[in-house]
Amino acid sequence: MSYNADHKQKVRGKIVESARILFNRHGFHGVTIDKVMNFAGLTRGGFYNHFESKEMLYSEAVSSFLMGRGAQWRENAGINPGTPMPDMARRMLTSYLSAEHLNDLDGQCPMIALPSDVDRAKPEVQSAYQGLLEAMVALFERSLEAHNSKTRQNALSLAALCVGGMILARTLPSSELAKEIQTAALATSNEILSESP
Amino acid sequence: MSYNADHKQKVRGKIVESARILFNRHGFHGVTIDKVMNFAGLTRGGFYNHFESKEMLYSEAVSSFLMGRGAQWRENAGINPGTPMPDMARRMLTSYLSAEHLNDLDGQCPMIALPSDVDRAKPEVQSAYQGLLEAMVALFERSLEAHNSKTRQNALSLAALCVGGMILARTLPSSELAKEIQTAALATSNEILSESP
DNA sequence: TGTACATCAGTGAACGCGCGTTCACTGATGTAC
DNA sequence: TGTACATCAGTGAACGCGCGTTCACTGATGTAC
Repeated sequence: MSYNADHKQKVRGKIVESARILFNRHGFHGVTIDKVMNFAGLTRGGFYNHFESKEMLYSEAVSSFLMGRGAQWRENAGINPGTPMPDMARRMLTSYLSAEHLNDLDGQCPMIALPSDVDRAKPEVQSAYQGLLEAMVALFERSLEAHNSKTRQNALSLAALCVGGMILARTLPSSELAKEIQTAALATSNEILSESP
Repeated sequence: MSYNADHKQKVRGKIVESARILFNRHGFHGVTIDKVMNFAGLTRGGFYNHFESKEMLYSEAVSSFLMGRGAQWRENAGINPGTPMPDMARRMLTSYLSAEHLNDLDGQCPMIALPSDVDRAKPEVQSAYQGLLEAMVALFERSLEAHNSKTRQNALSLAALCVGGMILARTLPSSELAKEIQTAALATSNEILSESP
């Protein structure tokens, strides 16, 4: 047989990661197969050795975030298995609603970068998106559980505040207003977090 | 001269309204000039008598919401010049974060329907989008002003909760989870509203 | 009131480009012996 | 260890379709007289 076993896996991974970055920057329609392959150091024609279609690549790019770049992101935020439960939510909020996250287009959470693309995409893509949200809500729930009865509602609202605040901040042309929204959302979500004794 | 004075205005308005509806349904890239013109009862070729480009139409469609369909929406929500200031925010929240609004794709606020399209669009489009947000925040501020010192922060956070909650609800394939988010965001935003004495 | 005319909104065919996808081919890799 | 061979990842040209945009033409409208 030609090439050793994991060669194809590695190349495939490189394509997905290139796609994730470019989709984050330019959205689904702003990215071509050609650009993705070039970004990954390959040429157009080979794409269909790895993926069935552009849509399938998109779906993989979205769901790759959680275990790939997102894991690194969580590590930087101090969110890992050793983190005390009550600290997790606050660390998450602080990092998610930060200027760094807002400006890091390449590494940004796809929930911020891609909502209306996903809305009109195939079910696989939407499931990938929902997976990201569920992970975020679960993190909030686990972190809140100890000290709050309205856990579920608060977890969902925190997620909405995080994603909503950042989507708006990213989309607004006025960077002052963007900053203001991001800061306000952070302050309010911290209040929600401390709201119950 | 041919045709009376406001004929062109009327046709133009019809095109913008058709565009607004179709963009809401299918996003910027999912809509063609041909479809817009047919929806308005016209044919492709006439488009450039009225607009410079598809992008310009998009920008007009977004900003048309505030005075057009959005005005009707506010009227239904009981938000008008006669509404007592303190009631405005609550009425806004109740209508914005409602199942009706979630399911009304055609009449939905463009901030929900179009965020990532706008993110990559021309400045005109982004300004139109920002105009919608500013109107919403201003409404919250005016309504809160009487009884809260953290007015600005709360107004911005309420906007983020509204838009974020609805974007997520609209995008998620699970309608149970969608409903849950919409409800949680409504409950939390009402709490923010009543938080100060 | 009626007829000839000028205007320009609207028509629909055509253009041209970009991009997703396909395909015949190449050449690097690992295996057989 | 060295050579012939089979495989298949990767190449790049080509295909075909969709869509934004253009353009020569048509015909409905209102005006002049």
